[in-house]
Amino acid sequence: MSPAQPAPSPRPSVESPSLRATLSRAQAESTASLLRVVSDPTRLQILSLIRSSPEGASRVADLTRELGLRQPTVSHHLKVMAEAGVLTRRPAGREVWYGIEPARLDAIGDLLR
Amino acid sequence: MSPAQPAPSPRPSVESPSLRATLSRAQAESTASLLRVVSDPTRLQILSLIRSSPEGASRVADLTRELGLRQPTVSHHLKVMAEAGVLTRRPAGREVWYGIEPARLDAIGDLLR
DNA sequence: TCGTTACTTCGATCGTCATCAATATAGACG
DNA sequence: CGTCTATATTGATGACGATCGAAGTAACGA
Repeated sequence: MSPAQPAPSPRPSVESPSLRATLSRAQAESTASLLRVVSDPTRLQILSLIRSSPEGASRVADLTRELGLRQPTVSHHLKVMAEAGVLTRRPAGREVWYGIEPARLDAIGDLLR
Repeated sequence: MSPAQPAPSPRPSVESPSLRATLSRAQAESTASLLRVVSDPTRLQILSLIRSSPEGASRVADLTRELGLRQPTVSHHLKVMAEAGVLTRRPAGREVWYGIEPARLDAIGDLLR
């Protein structure tokens, strides 16, 4: 078990400027790219499926079956979200378990405040 | 004054399913399309500019000048955000003032919880 | 070592969308 | 009515990205 992850890798840095400050173009672009990571129906379904899974994490094959998409497609989405810090990645033998990083998800939602 | 708008038109309906519930494909798509509305750097800048404006609203020409983009481009973004309920639209003579609908913006951020 | 299973990477395709120029609408003012 | 100004609409283009099939990598078991 050991639910403590070994650190979610070098994070892409949130900054979390929010809309209150005057947004520079660079800030606006970085905020937009972070929002775009979760602005896809398949990715939202992945997050929802992982969240509702009993283990709090899912394997690639699980998600592939539940989504009805090809496995490379699912791996692609998982990679993008893991790189954005939204998902954690934990290899176990041949399998890889993906879990949610709730703080990161909340931070993205807070970008609109 | 009378800051009460005459109702922001037939709203696209939020639903706000959040990630806690198991997301159907249709729910995931509607949530994603709402998130996509604000997942653009120019739109985030528009929101930030309006928010930081003294009147709490901006005219198309104001935003066009501040963004350094063509007027039809700005009008396009304003239309999309207004249709999504994120902006209010108030014509005044030849001019049109666009303001923020904060509750709607918060609701979008809450979709990730 | 061989085959099988689980996942990742690569390359191509197709649709969506941000932006533009051109044009249309519409209010203000003479 | 004409003219100027402010905004909206239309149509075209270029870029990005979701998805797929094919091929690569890696772990487990016989």
